[in-house]
Amino acid sequence: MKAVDKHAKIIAAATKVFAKKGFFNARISDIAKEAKVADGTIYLYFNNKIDILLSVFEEEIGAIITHTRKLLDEEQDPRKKLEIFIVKHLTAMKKNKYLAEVIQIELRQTTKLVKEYRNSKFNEYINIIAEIIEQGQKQEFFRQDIMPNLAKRTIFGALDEVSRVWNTSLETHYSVDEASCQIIKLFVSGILIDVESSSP
Amino acid sequence: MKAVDKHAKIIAAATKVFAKKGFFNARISDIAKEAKVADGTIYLYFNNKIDILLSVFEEEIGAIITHTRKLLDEEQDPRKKLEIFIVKHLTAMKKNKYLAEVIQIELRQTTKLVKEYRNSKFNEYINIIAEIIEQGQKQEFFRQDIMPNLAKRTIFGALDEVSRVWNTSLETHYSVDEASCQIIKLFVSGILIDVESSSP
Amino acid sequence: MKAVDKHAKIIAAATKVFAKKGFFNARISDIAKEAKVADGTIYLYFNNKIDILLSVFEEEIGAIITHTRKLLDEEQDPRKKLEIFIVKHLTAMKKNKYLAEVIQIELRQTTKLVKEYRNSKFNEYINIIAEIIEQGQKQEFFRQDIMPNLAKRTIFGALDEVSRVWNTSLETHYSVDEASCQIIKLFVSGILIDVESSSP
Amino acid sequence: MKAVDKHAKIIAAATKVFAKKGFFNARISDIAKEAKVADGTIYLYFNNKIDILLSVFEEEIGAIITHTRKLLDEEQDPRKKLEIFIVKHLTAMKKNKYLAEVIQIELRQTTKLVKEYRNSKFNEYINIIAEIIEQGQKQEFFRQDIMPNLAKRTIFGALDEVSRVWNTSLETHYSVDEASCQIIKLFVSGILIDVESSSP
DNA sequence: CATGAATGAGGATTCATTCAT
DNA sequence: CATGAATGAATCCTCATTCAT
Repeated sequence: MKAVDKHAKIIAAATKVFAKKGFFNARISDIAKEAKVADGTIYLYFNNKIDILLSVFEEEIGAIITHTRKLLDEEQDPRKKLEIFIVKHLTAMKKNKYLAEVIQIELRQTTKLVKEYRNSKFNEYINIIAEIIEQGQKQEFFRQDIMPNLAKRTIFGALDEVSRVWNTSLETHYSVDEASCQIIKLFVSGILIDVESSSP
Repeated sequence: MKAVDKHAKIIAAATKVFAKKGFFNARISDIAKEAKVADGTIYLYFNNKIDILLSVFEEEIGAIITHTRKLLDEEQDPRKKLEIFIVKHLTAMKKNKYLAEVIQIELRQTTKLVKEYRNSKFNEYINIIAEIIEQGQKQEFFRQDIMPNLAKRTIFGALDEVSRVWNTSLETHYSVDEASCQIIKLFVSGILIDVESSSP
Repeated sequence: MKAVDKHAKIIAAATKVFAKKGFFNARISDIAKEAKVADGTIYLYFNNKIDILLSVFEEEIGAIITHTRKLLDEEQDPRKKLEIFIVKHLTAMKKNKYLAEVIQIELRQTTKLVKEYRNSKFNEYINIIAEIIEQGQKQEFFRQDIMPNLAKRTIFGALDEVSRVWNTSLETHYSVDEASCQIIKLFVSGILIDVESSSP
Repeated sequence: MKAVDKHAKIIAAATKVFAKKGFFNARISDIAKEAKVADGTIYLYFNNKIDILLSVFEEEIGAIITHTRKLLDEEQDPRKKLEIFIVKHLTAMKKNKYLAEVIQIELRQTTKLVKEYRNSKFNEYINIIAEIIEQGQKQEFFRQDIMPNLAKRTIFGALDEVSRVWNTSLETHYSVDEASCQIIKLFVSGILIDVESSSP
């Protein structure tokens, strides 16, 4: 087996274990067992436990960013782009629930664990939303009085919380379509400059 | 000192310590020191570490619920009520950043720590949003095609993420007014049945 | 049991265990078992493993220094003082073989473990030899051409190596008297200004 | 490269690494890196880590023994022989500080690591001192009341401690000449039968 | 009720050694 | 012979929890 494969195997195992147990309750031996390697092997590929978490985060988010950008490049209309982002995010989270957990739960712990870490990938990801909004404002599809940096948080937070529920099984489970549709309705109709309503 | 006072002191200390260090990195002795009691004393008021966390959560959220309900009772218009909820939440989170952290971070850990715990208070809290929406739908201010249970997540998630940023100091700090105004715009204009736009 | 007692018990246990196994092969649990305390208890009194070693060293050497100084104060003649030092050192090492091992073996490891550590107690101890020599030179009992700082090393090294053998059981075991007598002969007759031999 | 060369390279590397870090803190990979071979290669030439240490010791001491004996064979007078031994030892230790460390530090650990090991080379080495003394006693240059086996320890211990300081850089650095001269004075004048003083 | 010294289970990490290539 | 990736046993240290005072 190549080094790349083992690295990937550990990442996958860690994603699963962190999601199931949370970072602190996850033992290195859990990850090792899940990845079918020895405990020590993990330290050939990662510096320490937190390094695994950050790697999981960076790599998985990185893959989503790449894929999302490709989808967005095929579309010009910012209104459609926003829809695509929302659908893509929810789809990705529904598909990889382990990842969803890691992003949601561990994202909030990271700050406490490594002060210097800046979540560059995460910022890159949510800035996609800001870019879409800015483009929409330039093309006068979106209201000028919306602040892109606040709106990106609002939208990401909404998506994040909705997909969180998918993992807790405490409530009615909505399909990706349902959820996307609802969230798009809430946001797009709001963010969109309503031409008709402004006319007399 | 009365038992009630000591209980309150420990809750306050725990809120502060959990917020600063996170649940797992917080030591019982940290909380004891902050509360100016002995380590062992804490176990006279709480069963174990997780019990402190849950108590913090329940009591602090409980206080917010009480206060929020009082504010909402003074208002009839569901559109105004939604605004009140949003402003109240952001104000509370800005005022007590420790609490904000605890709600945001620990909320997501809880599931992993105690399987049987159902976050009753948290559910009670976000169900306030659902109630407002349902009322608004009955009174035909809000669209009928919005699902209250999905919308409550969307709105809470948005508020939560926006207030999370206040504690990370990584970005421009918006005032409560700015943030409330923006979020209300995004949601209310979207959720509101736009009478004008539906007219010919 | 008072804290002082437990501290002392751990020091005694550590001395024994370090002597038997050496610092690196000694496990904290060995020391804990020997001291009849829990592993964790050790960390209430010492910061870490190396701290135990340094404490053992400082405290045991400290006691010897105190006792040696008391003995020396009762004597004026530097020739006698040197004898007293030699006898005292060998007696102490024969009595507490564990300590002898720790001084001899660990003294040499310490430098590698803690760069900043300066063995202040050890230096204080061997400087007693230098002081005796200087006094003897002032009173013209000892040769002026002897360098006290080199001689102190020579004498300590000799004593140290001789007492080392007592713990290895590889060779004929000399009594303290025999060894003292021999070493004194070698050194004192050499260091002493031989009045007769300089006379014609 | 021949096997002999690789063996020698590893010995040289191990000497350096053990001296710098001490036996326990030295990693096999450190030695491998220093010797520019793979970790596994070391196990083609040595059984295990302690075997390397013992080999280093035996081989380096062996070389010194050979050289020392050659020097001594060229001299008949035991008084001169003792001087030669002292100068030779200090010169060797000053030249190869790595070796000095290994002899001094590891000599004392060995007993704890391998019970059955008897340090044959080391004993051979210090027995040279005993032989010189015995010869000196036969030829009536040295006092009869000196016990050669105790004196050999005394002299070796003194030399060892003096050369130890050269590696710690904590004190004034004496030259080999200075140190030899001082130690010879201390011992030889003491061990020598003082003809004049015994005459009436 | 309050204390805080003592406990000891638990886990991240290291590194000597092996063995498939 | 040589390699170095992989192994997994071993251990220091932390900290939630207890209980004698």
